[in-house]
Amino acid sequence: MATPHANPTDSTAPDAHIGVDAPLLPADVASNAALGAPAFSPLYQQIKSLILRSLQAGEWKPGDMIPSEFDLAARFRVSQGTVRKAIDELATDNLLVRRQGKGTFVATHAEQHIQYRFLRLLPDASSLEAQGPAERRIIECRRLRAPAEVARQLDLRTGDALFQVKRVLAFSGTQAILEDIWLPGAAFKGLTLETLSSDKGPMYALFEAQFGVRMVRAVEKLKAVAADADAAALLGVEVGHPLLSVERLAYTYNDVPMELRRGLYRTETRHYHNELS
Amino acid sequence: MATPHANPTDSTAPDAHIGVDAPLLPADVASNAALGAPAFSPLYQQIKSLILRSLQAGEWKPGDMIPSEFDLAARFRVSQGTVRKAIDELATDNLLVRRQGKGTFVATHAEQHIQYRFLRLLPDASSLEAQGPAERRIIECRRLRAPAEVARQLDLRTGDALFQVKRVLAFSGTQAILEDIWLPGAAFKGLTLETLSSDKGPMYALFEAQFGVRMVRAVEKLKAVAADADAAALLGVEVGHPLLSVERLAYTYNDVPMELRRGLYRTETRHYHNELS
DNA sequence: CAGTGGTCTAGACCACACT
DNA sequence: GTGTGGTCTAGACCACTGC
Repeated sequence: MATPHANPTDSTAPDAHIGVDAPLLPADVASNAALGAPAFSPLYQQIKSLILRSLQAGEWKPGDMIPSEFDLAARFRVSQGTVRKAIDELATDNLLVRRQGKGTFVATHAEQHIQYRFLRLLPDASSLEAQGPAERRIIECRRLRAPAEVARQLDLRTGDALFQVKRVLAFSGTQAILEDIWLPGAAFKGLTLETLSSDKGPMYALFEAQFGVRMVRAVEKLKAVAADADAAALLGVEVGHPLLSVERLAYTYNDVPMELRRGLYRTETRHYHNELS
Repeated sequence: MATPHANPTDSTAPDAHIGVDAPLLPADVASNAALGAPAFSPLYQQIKSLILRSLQAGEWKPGDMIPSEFDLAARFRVSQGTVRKAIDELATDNLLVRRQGKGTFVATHAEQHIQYRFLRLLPDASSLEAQGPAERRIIECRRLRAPAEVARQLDLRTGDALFQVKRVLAFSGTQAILEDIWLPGAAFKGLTLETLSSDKGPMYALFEAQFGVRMVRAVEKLKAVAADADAAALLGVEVGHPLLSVERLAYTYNDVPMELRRGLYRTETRHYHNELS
């Protein structure tokens, strides 16, 4: 047995099963140990990794329904409860979404009626005033070679191909956000200003559809800064005006960084919302 | 049965139990329904509420070990698995802390070696440079009557008694944070500048020890603002300098607001760290 | 050693959604 | 009705902690 945990073939079980359907681990799971990983982990963690691997490999795409817990249990030769626990964790990580009566689905940035899942800027007036969809204007989209600092954060080498996108978001006619976005050239081959401009949904939904890149988590660093001439002009404020600087590093599956983004937010009538616990 | 869920006394069970130890719900749980709450909830949610009630009532204090899962299961007349699921959720909410082999404990802001659990300001240099403990200087601690806006956020009436505390935090000799804190007078009776000044640990740990008030979650609103004369003087920056404004509303058990806090952070060499998922 | 949380299984039944 | 996730139980055994 690959794990040190209980296993129902133990002869001490009061209602001993015949050995026939003994839940031996399948090759997939056993290879986990054979792969040179000396660390034993609980079965459900191994199942979690296997599901993650399928997500990563694109076996199930964003929005797809994955097999039922029962099917997965059969496939991995474990009990439904074990699969359930694996899926539970993937669901709390927002990689999967459970819908009672329907099935379990791969999370997606599209068709989530909360338009921008990673955007935390909300109107101050609390806040049934649903801020209408942002108006977006792409300012430029160009190729360049990675500067050292950007390369470091994206796990690339200095000089590697990169896309840079610059855009402004506005709410009800007033500019609110100026963003600079850096993307690895290899993963986003063929990105153009036209593609970006013609798209209507969230940018991360486009990344899923066009490039098969799904952003699953991100880390942000916030600072208060003074607007420089460039930012002031694009956001319609005077030079020196306080802006909220939001530097975001976004990751795909398995903690691979795939986007660096620097936003400058106007916060006169909006705020960055955060919940602590 | 108070819930519409399965129950092992069903006669169809292959190894039918005698009715004697039928897991009927205890008075506590049953009263949940009798209390006029028409909404049925899963058993483990009811157990969760009961545990929460005990926490709130102070039956187990911060740092205490609560009864074992087995004991609680017996007390509530449910299976260990159901108690386990209730505790699982309370643990992910950071109300309880599980320690294998030892027990389950009430979470506390004291003796958590992560000194300030709600403070997200980190040094930019990433960041084994453990920023030494903050130097704290209380500027004032006074009683006042609640202005309308503060009263609204703290669920008080305008004019109710309030404490206001003003302090400055510094790291390695440089002022970094200016905070204004408002606390309901009723819950913090006897708070003095001396108490606050002589304390060494996190303020929230003092609140637990002195006033039995445990902060469990908080909501923050961030903006970029320009330093006014007062803030500039206390933080050692020039007027107009960009500062990160952090307005925090902190809650005890059951979503009762107990503190309003407005911080102004200098972010030249530090940043507010946030993780999205 | 005993006591605690952690993992795993097997099986029953409920609630929900679609057909 | 059928199939899905959601709840609940009972019991076994493992892993860690401290006496």
